[in-house]
Amino acid sequence: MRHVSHAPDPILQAEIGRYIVAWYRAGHRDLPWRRTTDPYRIWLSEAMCQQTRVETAIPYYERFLALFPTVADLAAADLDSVLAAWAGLGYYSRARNLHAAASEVVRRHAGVFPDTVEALMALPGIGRYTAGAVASIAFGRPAPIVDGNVRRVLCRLFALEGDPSRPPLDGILWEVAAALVPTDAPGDFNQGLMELGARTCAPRSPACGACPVAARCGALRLGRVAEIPSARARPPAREVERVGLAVRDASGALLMARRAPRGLLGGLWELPGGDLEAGEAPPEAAARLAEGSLALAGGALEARGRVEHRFTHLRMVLWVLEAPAARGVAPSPFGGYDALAFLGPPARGAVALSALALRSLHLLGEPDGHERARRTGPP
DNA sequence: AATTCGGGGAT
DNA sequence: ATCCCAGAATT
Repeated sequence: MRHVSHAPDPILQAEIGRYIVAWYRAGHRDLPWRRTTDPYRIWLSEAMCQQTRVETAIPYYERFLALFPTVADLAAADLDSVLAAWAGLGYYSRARNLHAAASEVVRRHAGVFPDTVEALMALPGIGRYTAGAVASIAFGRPAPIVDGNVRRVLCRLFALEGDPSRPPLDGILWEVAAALVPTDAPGDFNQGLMELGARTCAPRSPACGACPVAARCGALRLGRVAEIPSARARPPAREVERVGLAVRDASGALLMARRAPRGLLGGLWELPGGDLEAGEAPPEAAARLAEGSLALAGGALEARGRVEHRFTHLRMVLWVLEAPAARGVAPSPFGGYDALAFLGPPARGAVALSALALRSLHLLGEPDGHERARRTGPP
């Protein structure tokens, strides 16, 4: 039920804009990308922050810029090194698209970043949100943005009911955001909306007493702050079961496989393996892959344990089995892989390993393996 | 319009 | 355990 008028009157719009900008300028988090207007850096920060907490992204941002200081450096890098710098952040299509977009900026835009929403959205990985963020923050254009924070703030401010991440409310929010963004300070306004959502208008127990627009907040007036916005509907996580094979060369280096550069964990390296087929037990699947895909000579595989990993949309169980010897390993990739190589810990440090792969390495006692998440950011 | 993409921190 | 995070691409 959306009986509230969606377009606030112009006077109220201007008032809200001024309050948000003034509140933002009076004090905000000192984030590294707020010390620059370099569109490359703004773009990188926006890509890293997609579906990712700001605090998580910061160390990756610093390390990534140290490795690839300019868009030309990024375009010239190979995808393995870009993904290695991204490893642990998740949603790896962001890194693949970032790399592809850098090439386009260099090749098609002569290394100069496009400065309009339309041109920005033509680059891979840049959607409506990121285009608006770069256009407003780096170039001062009055483009609206709607992210998770803005959705929550605007839904509460105008008491909009429904699922804000889906039509029709999704479109309404873009209209409201476009009506609100001021022409004189679009970057500070947009960042102020996000800052407000992150620090004050929090999902649970918001600090309405510290909110600059609390006096205008429809949800607060109606006593429905806790109910607005409604939770996003999520399908139940599906179950996936895989086996991974530990195969060593004479030096003890593990055979690693690189997943094809699309889909789940695309471009990342892991223990070679595959999904269980219907009705198949882990040892059977491991034997099938060892003898068929890897052409390993006989010898029983030894179970080394299992690693369980939860993604947002799936729950994966990985059974790890070790081959006693590495005789007759096929050099050619199989299944969904596009490369195979024996990599010891030093070589693995130069490529991208998923959190799941790191946990499987930990299971094998490898020094670069991890039981849980790193707390200190990338290596 | 609905799914598919990671991973972790807060509650 | 559940929610959600400075979303975008694909189907």
